[in-house]
Amino acid sequence: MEKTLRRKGDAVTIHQVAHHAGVSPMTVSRVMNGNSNVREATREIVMRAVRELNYTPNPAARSLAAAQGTRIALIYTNPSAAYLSELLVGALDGASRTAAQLVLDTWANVTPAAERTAARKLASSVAGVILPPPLCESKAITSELIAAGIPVVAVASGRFRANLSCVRIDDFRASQEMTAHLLEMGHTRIGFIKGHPNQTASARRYEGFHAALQEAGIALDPALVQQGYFTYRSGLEATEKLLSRKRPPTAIFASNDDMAAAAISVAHRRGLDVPRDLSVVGFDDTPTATTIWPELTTIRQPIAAMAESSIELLLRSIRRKDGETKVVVDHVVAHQLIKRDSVAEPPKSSA
Amino acid sequence: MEKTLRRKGDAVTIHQVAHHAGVSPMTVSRVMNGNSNVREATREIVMRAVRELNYTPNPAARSLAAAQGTRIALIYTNPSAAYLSELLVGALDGASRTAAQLVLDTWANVTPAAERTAARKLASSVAGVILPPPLCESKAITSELIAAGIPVVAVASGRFRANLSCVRIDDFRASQEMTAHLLEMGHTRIGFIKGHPNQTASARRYEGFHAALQEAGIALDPALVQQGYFTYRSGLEATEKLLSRKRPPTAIFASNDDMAAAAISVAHRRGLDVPRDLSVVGFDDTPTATTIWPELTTIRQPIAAMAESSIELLLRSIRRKDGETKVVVDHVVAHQLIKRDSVAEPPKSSA
DNA sequence: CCAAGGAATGTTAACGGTACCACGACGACC
DNA sequence: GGTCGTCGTGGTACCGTTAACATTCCTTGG
Repeated sequence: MEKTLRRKGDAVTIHQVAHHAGVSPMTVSRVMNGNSNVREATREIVMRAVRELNYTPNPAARSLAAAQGTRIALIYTNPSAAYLSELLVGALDGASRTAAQLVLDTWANVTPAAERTAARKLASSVAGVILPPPLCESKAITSELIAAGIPVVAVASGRFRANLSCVRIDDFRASQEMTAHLLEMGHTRIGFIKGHPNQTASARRYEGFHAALQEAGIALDPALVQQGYFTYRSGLEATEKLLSRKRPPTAIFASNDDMAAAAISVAHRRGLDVPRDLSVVGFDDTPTATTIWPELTTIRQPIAAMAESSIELLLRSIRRKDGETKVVVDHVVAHQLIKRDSVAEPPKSSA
Repeated sequence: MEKTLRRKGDAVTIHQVAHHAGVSPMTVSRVMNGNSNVREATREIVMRAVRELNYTPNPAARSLAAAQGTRIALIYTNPSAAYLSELLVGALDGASRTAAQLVLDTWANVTPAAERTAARKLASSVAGVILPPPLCESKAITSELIAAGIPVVAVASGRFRANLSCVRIDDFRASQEMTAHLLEMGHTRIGFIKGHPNQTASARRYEGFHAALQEAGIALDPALVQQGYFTYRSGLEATEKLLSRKRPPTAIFASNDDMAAAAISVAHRRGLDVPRDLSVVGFDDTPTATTIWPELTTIRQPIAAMAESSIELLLRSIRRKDGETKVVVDHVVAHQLIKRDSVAEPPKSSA
């Protein structure tokens, strides 16, 4: 019937919007890209037409015309599966909403020596990079990428560094709040399992713990602080050490959920009930937190949302090439203390 | 210097390949799409040019011209995080290699009544769908999608169904092999924790277990078979029941790794050493298998590779519209029995 | 009141492919 | 032997968007 030449059918094009608004396609394009030099009145007319027709730019045409691939790389090493899957879900959601192409790569077995080369190679094939820890801590990688002129976002890094955009939570304050929660419940001997030393977030979390104790006027007992590496295994060992003491802690604050899960496992093996005999808290609110029993009190870090934000940040940075103004942002998102079943008041006997 | 009008620079185009090969771009296009009617000699000339120039079709241009979006949906409900992350990694790898656009959606809270509608809506917005369990078991969803004419691949389903392409392992045989392994080690009282009843793979795994026992001339004790639901929690309960018996099993075969992890946890809580007092095996080889201690003996199911295969399968099906020959394939990939530290000979005393 | 210049908008020509049709060559069939 | 398909290939026009340039409009200062 129709002159259905090649079009599939439904999609609204920029021409239809332009016609509807009584302007040229070019103007619509400018409005859509928030570019420049469009009179406010015109912009509004166009926006209304866009809304009425429910127009979405065709990503294929856009990237073809702009000759500006929107490939965004997400590089990971070997985070816990739970962490990775949330990261991926978020990134993928963001990518499909913004019509960016997400490419994945693992640098699990890239030696530090090879990092610069890998980064250079990466820079030539993508338009932006998302770096979760611990990669975002590597000066070699980030400086190489930035030198190549492609935007980089560090997601869930512990601190903000100049030149490097960053989407993260306030690890320090989160940790402080968690510690305060344990103190409120009556705990005074709190064991702490640190995170991997090569990640800035680890230090922040420890500092928050320290600060909260100090605020409560409690001296930090160095023997109650154990080094961990964010792995289940390291949590096992750290907990063993903590619980082998003459006066073991009544609560354990692990720097992530995996290590907290390990702490619970060790407690059980020793015949301790959680939370009656020992309270345990974690950090991140990964799926493990609700998989195990009892469910973990932990800090919710909205990884998926953070990954999505990162994509948006990158795209904005990639698409804006007019102003040439490199904007480096430090986007701190809200965390949340989630109380579940792994915390109780300390046992009377140990008071 | 050059007439660098708009091109970014590096990318090899179809025209360059055509020129190099001495044919028209159209012919190159036909070769690239394996379409039809190209003489063998010509095809080879083109392929050589492609290889020499290291040509990769520009996905944007392709999908723009073809007006054939290659959006592929991956729908999931609430699998374990480990499972999901592997699935995503594989799918994303496949998608970026083939320049398909992957979109993600969760139907965790879609009621069975709403499934048909959701499927219909989905069908109108994507060109292909990957369904992991348990969604691929739903007749309502699959039939609706197939009726809409879009290709569907069930990944990791337990059995092959007509009309529905499928990438999976042989659950029956894998389970049989695992059981045989336990028997070889000397176990005769083996507890089995079944998977979720709404997934065909669960039944297959149970049947394999059953068959192996039968082959060894051992009667199946129904009391040693507990229902589970693939969750950690259900594993906890099932194991409690198994270990509370007067003559508890000397080995437990859980239908997935999460439940096996739960089994180990219960064993530890009861003061049992794994594997000295109790052997435990799982299924899937998700990251949990190597996270916990002791590391699990399990069946490796190459989820990532399977997801990647699924994408390729879908794309081939989408891009081939000439022959109109719907091909439904049942792609069975190899599994692998991975022996780690959670299995030993049964304790002497229980012989 | 007019020239100059920037701001707002329109026009043209790609971006890299593929759908569609045309066309020559070749074999088959009546 | 001529007509008619079929096969293999080339030519052309577009897919929907944006870069680059052209044009119009308005402002502003002398």
